[in-house]
Amino acid sequence: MAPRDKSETAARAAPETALRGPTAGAVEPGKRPTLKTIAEIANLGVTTVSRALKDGPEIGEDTKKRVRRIARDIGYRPDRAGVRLRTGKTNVISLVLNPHEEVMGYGTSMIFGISQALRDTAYHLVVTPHFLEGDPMEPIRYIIETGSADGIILSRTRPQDERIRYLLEMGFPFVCHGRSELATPHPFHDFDNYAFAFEAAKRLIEKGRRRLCIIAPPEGVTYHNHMMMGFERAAHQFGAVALPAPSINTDTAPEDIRSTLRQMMAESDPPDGFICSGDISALALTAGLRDAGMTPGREFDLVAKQTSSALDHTTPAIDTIFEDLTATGHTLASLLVRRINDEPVESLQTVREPELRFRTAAPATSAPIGQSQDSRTQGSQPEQV
Amino acid sequence: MAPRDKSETAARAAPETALRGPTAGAVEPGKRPTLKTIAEIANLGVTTVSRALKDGPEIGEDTKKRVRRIARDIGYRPDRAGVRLRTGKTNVISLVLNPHEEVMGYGTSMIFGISQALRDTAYHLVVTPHFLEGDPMEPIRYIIETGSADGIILSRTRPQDERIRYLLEMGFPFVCHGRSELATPHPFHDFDNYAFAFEAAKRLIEKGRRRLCIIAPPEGVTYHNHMMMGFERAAHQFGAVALPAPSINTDTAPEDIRSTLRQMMAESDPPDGFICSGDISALALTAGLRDAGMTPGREFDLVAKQTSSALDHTTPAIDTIFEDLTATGHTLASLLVRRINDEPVESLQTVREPELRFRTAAPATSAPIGQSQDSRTQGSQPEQV
DNA sequence: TGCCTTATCTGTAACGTTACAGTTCAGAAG
DNA sequence: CTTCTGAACTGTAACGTTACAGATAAGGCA
Repeated sequence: MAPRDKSETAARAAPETALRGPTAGAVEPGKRPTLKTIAEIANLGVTTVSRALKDGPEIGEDTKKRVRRIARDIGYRPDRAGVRLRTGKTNVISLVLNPHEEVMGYGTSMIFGISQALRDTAYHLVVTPHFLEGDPMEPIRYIIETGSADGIILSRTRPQDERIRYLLEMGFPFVCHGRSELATPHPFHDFDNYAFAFEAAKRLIEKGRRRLCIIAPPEGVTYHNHMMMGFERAAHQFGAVALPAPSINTDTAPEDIRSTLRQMMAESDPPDGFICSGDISALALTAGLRDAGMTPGREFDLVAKQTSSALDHTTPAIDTIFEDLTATGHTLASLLVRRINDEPVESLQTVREPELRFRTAAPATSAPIGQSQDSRTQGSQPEQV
Repeated sequence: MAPRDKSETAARAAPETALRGPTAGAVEPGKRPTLKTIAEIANLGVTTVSRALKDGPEIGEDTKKRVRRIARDIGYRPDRAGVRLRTGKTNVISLVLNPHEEVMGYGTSMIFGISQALRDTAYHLVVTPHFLEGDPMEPIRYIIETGSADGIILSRTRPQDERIRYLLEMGFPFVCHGRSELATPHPFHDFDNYAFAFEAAKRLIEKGRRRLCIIAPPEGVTYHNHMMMGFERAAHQFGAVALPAPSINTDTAPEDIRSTLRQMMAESDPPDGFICSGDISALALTAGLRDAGMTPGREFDLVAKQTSSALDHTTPAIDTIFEDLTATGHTLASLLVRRINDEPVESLQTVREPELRFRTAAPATSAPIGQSQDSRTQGSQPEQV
């Protein structure tokens, strides 16, 4: 080992002239500064520098200050590959996107929320889509097997979700947008789709509609069940008819939703109130009814779930209930980071309440309906989770 | 060096029982297989295995086959951190998203296209948004300074784009969605916004509209200029009035677009034909005109740029021109990968043609308009690039 | 004086990969 | 028989980081 000069003046190597730009003080001009660069400037061992920047207890206060100062001056940034190789920590969050989510801003809104939450952490966001024809397990297995992330954000959660089961078994951190019905608790953030459907149905009934129909997410995802429960509960409680949903859901191609609804209205006793859980679906639905000569607010009413601004400017205005996907993304990312930091799962399960945006005229018939005063309480608790 | 058994039977260590699952043949049970794992099984040096998997010329054909077989059997996946540390290659593409792109499916559609193109490459997609209040250069500098990607996808390109200048100076691979006016050629993929505006204006004029107004992207981005040129060229060529655009653009909040248009229609000599380059903006525009008592197809006509399915189901149907953002994402990613592989820049500059989706009734007045036969040719060449 | 403790700092090894500079050996050339 | 050549393989070192097991010096204590 070559002995190093330990005198006080050695610290002079760190330039006092501030504001020369982040890379100005680097020892080798073209190269990125590393711990070694700092060590040489500070006349310290690489290990000491590493520990100092980590605020380790075995390093003197003065040394820490000096090292931090130099690191800042020369614009040191830890090399992710080095850290990852040594520690296994990737500092990556993986968002697994389903192909259905291509529609509208789902992904983008979520991504901005996630990015905001990760903004001043070391995490990068990697988007890992899986494709229609592929196995939903494939991206999950890939991430686990290659160790390419520290945590996963899932959506389109199912009651018995194979992905969740696998990740739980592996002890791998993840968070779901949506709930499962698995026995083992796990982190999630969910929109209260029970309350959404309940409030939507209630609104329609208050406006005098009695034959209600819902376009829900496809069977299989958990929130389909929640939404149907809220829908049927309100219909039952307030004395309306919950009509069997036709063979369409929010994944159905908009053209098919439109034509199906046109046909439906030609049959006897068609619905007069609709609930729709997707922006584009709601536009297609309205178009189908217009094809059949019907206008919202006249022959029928509609309450739609809104996640973008596409429904803000229909004429006539329609009632919507807003799900804030940007906030959802933010929450999901925060929960996941907390899960990675080993916070107890029980504190990582949250539900987002719907924001009512009722924009149509007040109900013409303000006839009192059933015992609605306890609806919010029940709406928020579709089940024990 | 410990001598190793070089006999033929050593290869037997690779299990003949296929289909035992990817990780079944690993030597150490819980650990990820590495080159060392393969080397031990194959009785070879780690270097040899590395070269064999890279199809290096100094390795025998039989050895290569054997190594590949073992790698497949035990489910070997190169460790990205190791490769990255040693070679500097990150195998990461970074998509820099602007906050304006939160609106609608811009990001999501692009992301799916990009993912498709990267699907069977080693590249991962990292999304790096920058936030409204921040410097647009910040995410770029971060990526360069930390070496966290092999290439960057930019959007909202400006004529004198500082980001491009910087990346060119650094020699860092990137591709733009949109063109710049910088002297140094660089890879891009752009939608032909000149042709879009030209065709849209032509359509409106063919339908008898003479007072045209456009809601374009904000000044500053290059495609604002392209679009305005196409718009004004068509108006001039076919004898219509290109009205000064009010102080709104596609970034304006939809509510403001709506109220501005309502007011505008109350003034004397209002426009009777509109071009709108955003989905949501078009909905807000239509709403504003409806507020003023006007119906599309009657008091005015509209041609909108469509990038989602939100405009598919308006009633009455409106004319749109489609920009396929998923295909755009695919193209951008392909171009970027080719740029990273050092293909000449000249072959990495492409323009996507608009897809006309005119859905309204044929023009009532089929009066012949100016010399329209050369419009396509001119439309595709807004400038020398 | 010697020994122990504490505070502070240190080098070595390892993570998985690949560039590079060998090494080995069979067979051809002299 | 020796020497050379080339094919096929090998070990070593390095990328930047951190866990771990020292090392050093100052001071306390007997």
